[in-house]
Amino acid sequence: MPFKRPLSSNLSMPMTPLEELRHSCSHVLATALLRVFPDAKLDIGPPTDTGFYYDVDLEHKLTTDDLARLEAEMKKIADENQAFTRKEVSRDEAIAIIQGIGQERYKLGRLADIPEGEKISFYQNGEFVDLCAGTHVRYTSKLKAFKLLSIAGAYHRGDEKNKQLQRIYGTAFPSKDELANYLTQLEQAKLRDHRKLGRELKLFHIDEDVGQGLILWTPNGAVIRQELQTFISEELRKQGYHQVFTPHIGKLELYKTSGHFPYYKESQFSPVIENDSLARAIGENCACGEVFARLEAVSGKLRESINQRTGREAITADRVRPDDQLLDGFMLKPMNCPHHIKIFASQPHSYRDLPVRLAEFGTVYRWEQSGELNGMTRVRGFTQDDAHLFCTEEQVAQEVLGCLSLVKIVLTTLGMQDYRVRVGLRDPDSNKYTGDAANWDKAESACREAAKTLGVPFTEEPGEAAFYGPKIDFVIKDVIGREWQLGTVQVDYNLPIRFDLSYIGADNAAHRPVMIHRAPFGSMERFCGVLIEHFAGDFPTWLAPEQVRLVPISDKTLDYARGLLARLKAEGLRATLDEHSDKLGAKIRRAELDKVPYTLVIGQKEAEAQSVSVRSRARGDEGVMTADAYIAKVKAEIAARALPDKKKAAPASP
RNA sequence: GCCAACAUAGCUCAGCUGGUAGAGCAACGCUUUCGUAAAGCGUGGGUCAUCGGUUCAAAUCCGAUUGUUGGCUCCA
Repeated sequence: MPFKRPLSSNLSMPMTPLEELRHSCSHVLATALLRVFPDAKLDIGPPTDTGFYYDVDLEHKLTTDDLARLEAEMKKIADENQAFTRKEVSRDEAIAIIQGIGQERYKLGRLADIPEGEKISFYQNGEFVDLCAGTHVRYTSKLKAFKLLSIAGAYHRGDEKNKQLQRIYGTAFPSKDELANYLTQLEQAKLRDHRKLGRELKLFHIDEDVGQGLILWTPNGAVIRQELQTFISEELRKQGYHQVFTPHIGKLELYKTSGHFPYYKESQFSPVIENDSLARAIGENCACGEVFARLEAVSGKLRESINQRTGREAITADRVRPDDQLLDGFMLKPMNCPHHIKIFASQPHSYRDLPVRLAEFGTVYRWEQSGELNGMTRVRGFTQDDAHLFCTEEQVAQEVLGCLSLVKIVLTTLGMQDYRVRVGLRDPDSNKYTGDAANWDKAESACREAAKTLGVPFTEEPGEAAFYGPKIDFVIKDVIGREWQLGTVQVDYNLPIRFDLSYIGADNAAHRPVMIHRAPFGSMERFCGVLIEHFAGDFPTWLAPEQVRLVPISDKTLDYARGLLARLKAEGLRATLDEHSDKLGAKIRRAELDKVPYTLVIGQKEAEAQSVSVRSRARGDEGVMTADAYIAKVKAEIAARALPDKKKAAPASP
């Protein structure tokens, strides 16, 4: 859950009334916790965007039954109508109070976080005292509508090296109605979860035997992906991109040159070692550790050239091995850039050629932690709608702008208006970045300027940059409020140096191009996952796996329906015919549950008049029209990539 | 990877404290030929995630493994 406030008790901003309410709930939760479990050691309990939590260190493993107990105790505390009182104390007094209540384990550390000179305050309600800057409601009776939701593990201070505490999540609202509203909203949201819809609408499948986080696109999902790819390919042609294809693997040396191996090996699949090389290593009795060391080793020549070009100790001496000790292998590509770079470098370029824009729906593989995998939105193999632009320094700002406008076209066409833009800048305190500071400054300001032109609010986020350059990310929320990064535009001054890229300028001298990485969808998998939730499975006709369902009223009109089906298919429409011997109502119901945009009802009247009775999923019964008129209408709708009309009132629950 | 919960038919789920598996929907067959969200009857389908243990007996208890879910950490 996103939590934007600083976690220290030093809150620079005053709390909103809702945050105050929720934070007060945290304290009441802590009060209840200590009543039920007197040995609980408390950490912190802030409000969040959607509620509140309290982190607690407790021998007893909390269960959902405990949640009910705690909630009942919280209700009692609210009924006791305890007053929240504030007391400011000196640091020594604070230590004494914390020791007095036996909460030294975490609270002393939290106290130490408060800078010298800041006020130190405690809040008390009933018997419970907590180090806290506030603020709070005046009385616990103000807390009328709260609910404990879940228990989760959370590392103390968010550091996986620390002890994992138990976090109790809850939410609270000013009124019972608002709380009930929120809870039904949560239920509603679950109905459009892409994992649920993906199964129901047969869009994708993840199979245990194939592997975690590996998406199998079933026929219906494949249609959506294919339509999206066609759509974006059209836009790319308009904007002067060239389509390329590259393989799924590349030699380790390639990634040693780019710097992605071994520095990011934690998030990569292990290298694939050739049979011969492996046999040789085994023949030399290499232990496992030695095999890995040889895989990671580089030649003196590579080290020298990279270090010279980057002007720093990019590859340290200890990684160098004599050539006969280098073990070669292949990597499943974790990104497409090196392959595209090699295409660019395969021929000389004049400044007149630039920008060179190479695009590919490129599949990449990343070793994500198992706990992070999530349906289509976090996977281990995915296809980026990737492109790399090679341009001059002067063209950077213009090209970044072009990339942003592409992202905007995509999101507008799909009706996705609710997104935020994040400009990722480097963390000034970190040294993980490559490339020199002057170039970084230039790239960062180009991104900032481009983002300003979008007309959408954006935030600058230090530390969010890629290791090779600053970036602009488009972030969209899923149905349960989790944020996912989709489109991205990243400036890169680093890889052109590492790969020694050049072009010939007007001055007849070699110059270094700048690279821009960009992917408007981000990945087809994540984008489709978010898209399923965005449309709740009700795809616009151009994307719908099945666009038209023919529903004959009885077998008597089957022949006409079959002829019509053949015609619709010949017109390029994705149509099917329901040949079940059910009543009309049942066939309509089935088409609605399958979320087919158009159902054509065909009875005697229609067969005689060569017409169809059109039922739109979005707009209901649209009456009878000739088959010709219908075909023209739906083809126009598809060609325009029209969005579905406003939903009619929800039907009786299925 | 960590904490916790969960895993029974294609799907949604029942099966209490151990006595060898059940419903609805879906599928298939027959009857019905129907005008805008569910016609009737019948049939088939499960090594209860996997492996091991306890027991006369395990879907049920215990352990491991795999996977899923919610968080945490991570995301070039």
